Amino acid sequence: MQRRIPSPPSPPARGGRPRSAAADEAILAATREVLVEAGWSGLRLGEVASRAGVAKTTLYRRWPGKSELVVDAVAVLFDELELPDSGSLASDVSAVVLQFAALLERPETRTSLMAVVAESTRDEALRRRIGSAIVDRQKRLVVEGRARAQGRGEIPPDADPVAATRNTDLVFDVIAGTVVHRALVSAQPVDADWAERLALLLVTGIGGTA
Amino acid sequence: MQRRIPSPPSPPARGGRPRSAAADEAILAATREVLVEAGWSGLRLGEVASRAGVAKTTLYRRWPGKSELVVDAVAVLFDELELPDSGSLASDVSAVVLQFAALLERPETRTSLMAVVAESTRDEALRRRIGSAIVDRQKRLVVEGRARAQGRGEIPPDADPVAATRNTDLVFDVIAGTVVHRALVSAQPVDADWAERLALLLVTGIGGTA
Amino acid sequence: MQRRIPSPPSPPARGGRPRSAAADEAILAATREVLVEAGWSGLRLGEVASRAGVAKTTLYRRWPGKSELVVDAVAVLFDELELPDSGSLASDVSAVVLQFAALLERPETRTSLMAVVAESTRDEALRRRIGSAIVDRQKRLVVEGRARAQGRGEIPPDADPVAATRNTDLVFDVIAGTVVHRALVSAQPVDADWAERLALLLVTGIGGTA
Amino acid sequence: MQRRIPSPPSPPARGGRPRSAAADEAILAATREVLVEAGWSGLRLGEVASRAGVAKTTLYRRWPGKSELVVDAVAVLFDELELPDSGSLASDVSAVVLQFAALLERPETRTSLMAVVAESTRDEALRRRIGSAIVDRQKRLVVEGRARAQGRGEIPPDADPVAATRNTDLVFDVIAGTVVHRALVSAQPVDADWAERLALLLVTGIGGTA
DNA sequence: TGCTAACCGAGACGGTACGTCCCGTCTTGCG
DNA sequence: CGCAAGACGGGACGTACCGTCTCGGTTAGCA
Repeated sequence: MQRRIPSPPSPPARGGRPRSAAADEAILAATREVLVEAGWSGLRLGEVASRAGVAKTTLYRRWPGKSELVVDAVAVLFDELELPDSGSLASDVSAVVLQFAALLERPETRTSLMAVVAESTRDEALRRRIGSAIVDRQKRLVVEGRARAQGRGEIPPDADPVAATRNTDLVFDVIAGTVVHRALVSAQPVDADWAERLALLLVTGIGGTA
Repeated sequence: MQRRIPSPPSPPARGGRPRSAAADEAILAATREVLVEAGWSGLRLGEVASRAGVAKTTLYRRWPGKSELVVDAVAVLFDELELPDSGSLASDVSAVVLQFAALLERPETRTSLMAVVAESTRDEALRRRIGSAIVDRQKRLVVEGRARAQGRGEIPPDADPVAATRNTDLVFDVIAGTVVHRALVSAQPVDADWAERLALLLVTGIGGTA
Repeated sequence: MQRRIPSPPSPPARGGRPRSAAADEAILAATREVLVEAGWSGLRLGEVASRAGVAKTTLYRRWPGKSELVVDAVAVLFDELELPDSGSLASDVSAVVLQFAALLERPETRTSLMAVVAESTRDEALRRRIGSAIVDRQKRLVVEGRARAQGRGEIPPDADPVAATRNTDLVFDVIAGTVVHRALVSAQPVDADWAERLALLLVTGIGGTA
Repeated sequence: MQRRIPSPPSPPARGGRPRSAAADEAILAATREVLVEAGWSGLRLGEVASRAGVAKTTLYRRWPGKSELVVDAVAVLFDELELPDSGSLASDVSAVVLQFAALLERPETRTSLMAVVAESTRDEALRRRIGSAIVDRQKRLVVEGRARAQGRGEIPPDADPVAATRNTDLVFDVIAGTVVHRALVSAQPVDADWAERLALLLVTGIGGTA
């Protein structure tokens, strides 16, 4: 598990009173709190500021808007995902699927993840922020899982680094996309049974259940 | 390809002037138009109404809000998806993936699909509307593809109807979720090469690319 | 006391189904009813129509708008004013003042009389309607009172008809205007004591109270 | 002639940006301007705000509604009334009557005075605002006129302060009410001749013209 | 220790869109 | 053809937030 500070874009800060560091965390915590209570579309930056004991201007000095603030507020939650070495590729997949689903059950993420993705379709800077703060950081799970599976001989080693990246990205899209779709679009439960069936599908292919 | 009328929730309308049927379609068309130009967050219902040549009240009489309107406006686009019989399961998958990706490239869907899903996480009625107007309707593609593959002997027949539904739902979540994630979250192109690699993964499993 | 039907401007009614006469009175009664409950600014013509068991179109076919409807609805109440012969000019004035004040205490008149007068400042037709339906009809009280006082020798006979009209109009403006101002602007009670003091002032002049 | 600032109900304003004082006057001036052009029922607060170069919210932050705004906008005009010492009670009355009538000829007052009075019949707070901002302030004219007449010996001195107030109020209701009724209800001109006849009536009583 | 620049809270500001309300008109089918 | 019913185009409402701006006051770091 990694540690990271979202670090809003602060200027070099040459003279004068420095920005309060405590305010940052108070704002992010207040953001998560309001997200839980009111959801994405009910998130008011004035309310966040007042809960954080901070003026609206202070908030706007550090984040350009709602989307960026929420990305930073939520990103840290994703760093809690871990890949246990459970002995087989299928059970590793199953385990990480269940963890990810649990994260998507939390109201902060459930209500805001798709919202910021939606915003990002018209905002390239936001898309990059999501990529670096959330998506790319979690590819480590796939990289690690593939390495272990290769070590066990469950899957062949990579032909070359390019193919390795391509395969990692593909598997990441499949796992993350499928879980999100199940949880948020189909709105069906992600339980151990479903996780195992997904893992089996990924390991053996559609026809492999025979 | 199916035909359907989204049919906003109209009361039985016993007496009085009947609702204009033309207004419905004009409103939905204007909605798509504004979505293309301004995106989800730039969609103003007043603007939609005025483009449709309709009063704002007429719009609100038929749809409770932005989300529901957009679901109905966009749903019809999904009915254009078709499953060509291309001779093999892998190429059927690849073909439908490319079609779905092309749909997600359209600005109307690209910008609004995730937005309504995000809203639906706090609005059960909206979630059901998305389910019935968009999601469930497209499962036909998976049902048909599986039937063909079974006919060809590529995959075993279903043990029982319950298992058939479960498998259909799983495969649908995998394909739709993966394409959405690739296109909107990872923001990488869905080209023929990627589509084939995804299809191969699904048919043969993670280890099968060796 | 007179009897009158306000008679909205009905066309000659040549062919077809004739207008329901009962509807007229139902509409006026409903208007008074809603005025009592909601006041002038809370008076909705749709509400009036529905209380009268009538369609909005029926109402608009008979009255051009809210102001005209209210004038007709309220005018009839003024016809209940009477001038008792109480033996002296001062007590006649006092009696009619109290009657008029009682009328202004009724919510229908209290809330709507000044409102239609206000509207009439920019609507000449409305002003004439108020004049003929309400104001001019009540000048009879002053005419009668003056005649009696002249009969008693309390005031001199009129020099000529022009002067008679001028004096009648002046006295009418003084009495009606003063009572309205006391009741609605100063918002002080019009009781017997005040009525007598006003009557005394009018009969003997400002200095006469000594 | 007095000076006064209508002073909308502003909170003590301890911290934060202070309210713009210039905005107040701009809003009141714009209100009078729109009243002249469109009248009471054509007065749109959005239009007032935009003419004042102010956001609608700024206006609503300071006045609760149309009626209160108009009272404050119009009140200042009444402060221009003056009581010239013309040598006799009758001519003093006549002079103030003509001034008051001239004020009622102005479109801003003509169209709005009765309207706010009508509103005030169902709004006690509004009634008090009218009382303190307009009515009570002008009683000074009667107080002054009575004092002069007493100085000249035209009317007897007051027996006691209570009687003085009662007489002042009565005379005020008579003069103001009569002029308003003549100008707005009867809709007849208030010229020098009529003013003198009214003054004579008040000084000598109904029978006194003999 | 005292200056000073950037910070801070509070909250008013111009602005935009909202969703509602009611207007007065029109379009139905029934009697 | 009048009528009840009710949808229609239209326009103003008063509210909610936005993101910016002005205040007076605080606080660190340099002199």
